Amino acid sequence: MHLSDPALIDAPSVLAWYDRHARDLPWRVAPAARAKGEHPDPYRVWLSEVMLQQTTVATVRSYFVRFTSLWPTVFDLAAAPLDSVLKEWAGLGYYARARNLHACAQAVVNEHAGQFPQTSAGLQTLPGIGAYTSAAIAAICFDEQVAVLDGNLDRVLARYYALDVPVREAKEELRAALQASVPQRAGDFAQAMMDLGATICAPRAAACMLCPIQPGCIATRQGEPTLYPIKPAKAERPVRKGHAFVMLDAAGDVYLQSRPTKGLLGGMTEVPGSDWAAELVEVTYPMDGEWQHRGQVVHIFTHFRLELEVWSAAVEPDALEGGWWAEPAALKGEALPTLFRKVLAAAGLE
DNA sequence: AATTCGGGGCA
DNA sequence: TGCCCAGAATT
Repeated sequence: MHLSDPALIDAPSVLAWYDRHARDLPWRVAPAARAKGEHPDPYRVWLSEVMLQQTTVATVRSYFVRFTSLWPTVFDLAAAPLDSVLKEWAGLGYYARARNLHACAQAVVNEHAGQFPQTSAGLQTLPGIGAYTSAAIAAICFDEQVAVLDGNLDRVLARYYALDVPVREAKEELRAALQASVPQRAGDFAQAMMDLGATICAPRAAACMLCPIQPGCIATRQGEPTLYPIKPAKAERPVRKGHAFVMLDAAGDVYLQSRPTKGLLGGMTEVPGSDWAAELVEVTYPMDGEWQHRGQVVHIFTHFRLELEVWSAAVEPDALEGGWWAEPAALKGEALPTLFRKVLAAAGLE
């Protein structure tokens, strides 16, 4: 046990702060409107929560507007081809989310008559909806009195309780402590606590003088809240190296292909390339041609650093199979992750 | 319980 | 540069 008799969070103070300082977000119903009985659209809340998994509000905003413009309801999204969803998701990262998003939309339409389940337990049975997202949707849309614990809350609670171990080792204790504090206005409370973490109890700086729960915060009382949360030792990031091949036909079109549906950048579009390994393999061109070295692209993934040598050549297209030729002007609409947009840029395209 | 999944913003 | 972000699925 790392928390002995954890003090409750003063929910009324948190809600009073939220009533005055709630951020204006495209998927949010403001607390005043919520008090008048206006309910958030579960489809929009779900879509926003999936996009926000490990992704900042600033990045999500434009994607959210685009998605809801193209697909205003869960029926529209479920009816859309997966390809078009992947194309619109391109650049947002964690592409398994896009596949699960589409699968979830179809499950809601086909197995739940287009209505999202109204409990966290029911929501969590759907693809791409885990402990956090199920609780968030249930609280925000249906005011289920459930603890909504995200990365912001990890930090806020670690400071509030001066947690002396990494959060991972006390996750369920923090959840129980938060659960005990959840008020009737569960949705507003959840969003308030996340806003508080994002704007006041920030990672590098804590504006404790503005914080509605400062009176109960142990880390503040100790004097240095940013000492928490305690960080686990970090593993170093390995390097992988490889080659990428940009092939152009006589018309100047580019050869593209699809990646396998599972694993890194699953189902997304790429240009052909070598395997990626710790040591750079000798280059083996996929076709005959006047190959030119166009430089190196460096791309940082969560768990490794990738260095790709970019080659380009004009080729005879006949012998290629499995992919397709794309006009340079049409590259913007392809399901190209950022890595391969960098590769194409290095070859003089995009 | 630990690892595998992207990418951008910020100090 | 390193850290963090409204985490989930897989192993």
